[in-house]
Amino acid sequence: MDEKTHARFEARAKIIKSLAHPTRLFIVNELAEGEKCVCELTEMIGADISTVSKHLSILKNAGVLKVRKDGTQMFYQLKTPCILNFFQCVERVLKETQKEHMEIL
Amino acid sequence: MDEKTHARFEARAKIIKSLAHPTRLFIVNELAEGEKCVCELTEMIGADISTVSKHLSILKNAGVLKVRKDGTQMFYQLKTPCILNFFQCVERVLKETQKEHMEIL
DNA sequence: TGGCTATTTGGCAATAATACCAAATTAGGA
DNA sequence: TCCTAATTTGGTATTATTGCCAAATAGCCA
Repeated sequence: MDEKTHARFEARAKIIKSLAHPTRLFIVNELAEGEKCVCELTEMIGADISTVSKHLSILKNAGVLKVRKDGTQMFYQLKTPCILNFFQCVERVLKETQKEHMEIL
Repeated sequence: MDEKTHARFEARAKIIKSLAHPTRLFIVNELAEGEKCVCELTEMIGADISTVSKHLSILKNAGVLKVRKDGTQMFYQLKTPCILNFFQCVERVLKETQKEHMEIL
């Protein structure tokens, strides 16, 4: 793989990597309904607020989320809602795997 | 986030995590054209064959790839081609980011 | 059987990701 | 201005991922 190709896939991997964490998937799923502030998400997730803030920053940095400031609050929202399409395929992969698991038993 | 919800997103994250690496994205991209053996992929990637084998195993384990044995060779192929849809959205995210980057300059 | 090829597995060192706490930053209201 | 609330940043210990080498495994063929 030449350097240019590697850089191409590196950039793509960065975006996918930003989604490769249960908390961050949860966040994306929640934001499907609309923007939410850090405090709302933190309460739902139940982790330290600094942890949630860092997860949000990773998603924003990858270009998946954008943010709107209102007073002291930061409202995060999906920047590219096509991300939600991922879930459908992931669901299909899971179903396939479960099906096979059943067949073995 | 209750335990059940966490497990739900953990399972989904595992699948996305399997794609969150440049080499593994490259593999998925190559297999879009059809099955390939470990040796072919290894030559294209230019890493140690054991490294490539482990990447393939991660993808297979996640339910993204399936494998067919033919003699001493193992042919890997996409199990759930909907994975390829990811690329479209990733491309869109990249384009958005680049556009903004241009606007700043 | 013995040798050869393709692939996987085990071990391990280097690097990256994660989560918490504490401290810094920012904005609003008394 | 001072206090408080919301959020981000810095620091750090813990855990996970990665890639190579060496060794093991599996299948073909002489």
